Amino acid sequence: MGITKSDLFTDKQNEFARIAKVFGHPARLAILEYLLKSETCICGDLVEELGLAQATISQHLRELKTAEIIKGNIEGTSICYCINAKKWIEIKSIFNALFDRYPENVDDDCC
Amino acid sequence: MGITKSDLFTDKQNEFARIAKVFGHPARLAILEYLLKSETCICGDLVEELGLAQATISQHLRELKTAEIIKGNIEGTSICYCINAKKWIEIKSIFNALFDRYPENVDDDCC
DNA sequence: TTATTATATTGCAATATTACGATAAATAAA
DNA sequence: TTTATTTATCGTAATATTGCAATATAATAA
Repeated sequence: MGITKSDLFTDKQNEFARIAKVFGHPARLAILEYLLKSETCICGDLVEELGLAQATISQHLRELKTAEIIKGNIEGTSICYCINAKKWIEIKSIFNALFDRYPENVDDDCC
Repeated sequence: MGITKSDLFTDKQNEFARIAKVFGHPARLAILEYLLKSETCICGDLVEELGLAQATISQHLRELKTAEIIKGNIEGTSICYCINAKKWIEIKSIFNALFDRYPENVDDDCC
C-alpha cells in the first residue's frame, strides 16, 4: 500500500516521525551542515557543493522549509537560507525527550 | 529515479540519515515507546497494541533490529525484544553532536 | 509424532520518495 | 525594454516504503 496509517498513532508520534524523516536523507543533512558552517547561504552554492541537480536541491530545500527547519529570505536575485533557531531548539528538545527516557543505567539491557 | 546518491555524501551523513530514517515512521516510534514503558516485550503484544497486521509489525521490528536500535532474544515460543542500551546512547550522542552545533545564542537567525 | 503458538518471510499492490530535464517566475543588469 | 541570473515548479522515470494475506519456520505442548 505504501500509505502510513497515521490514525493509529498519536499526534506526537506522527509529528516526531515527520521531523525524523526530514533528517533521513543525506542531502538534507549536507545542506544543514553547509548552513551550519556558512552562517548564511545562497542556494546556488549548494548545487556546486553537493553535486545534485538544481531542481533536486530546490526540492530538498522545500522539505526543510516545510518542516520549518530552515527559513529563506529573498536577497536580490538569490535567496538566503538559514536555520530556524527556534525550531532547531524545539526539535532538539523533542529528540532529547525521547532519548532521555532510556537508559537509567548504562548497561540496562533487559535481555 | 528514487535512488539516493550516497556517494555524494560523507559516511557520517549517510549513517546519520540511515538512523534518522528508522525513527521516521510512527509505528516504529510506537514500538520504541512501548518497549520503553514495558521494559520487556513480546511481539504479539504489539499486534494488539498498534493495530497493524502481524507481518507489518514484524517488518518494522526487523528495521529496528537491522539498525541495532533493538535486540531480540528467543524466549520459548515468543521473542523478547528490548532496546539496545549501547546503541541508544550512541545514537543520542550522534544526534546531539548535530543539534549542539547551533545556535550559540537563542535568537541567532542570520536572516 | 502431531498439533499449537509465535514470529519471520514471501509476494504483491498501492503509495511515496528521489532525481532530473524542461520550463516558469522573479529580479537585476544592460 | 531585453537579457542574464537565480530559484521554483512541473512532468516523468526509477526506486523505496508501507501494509497485508498467505505461507514458512521454529519452538513448545499434547
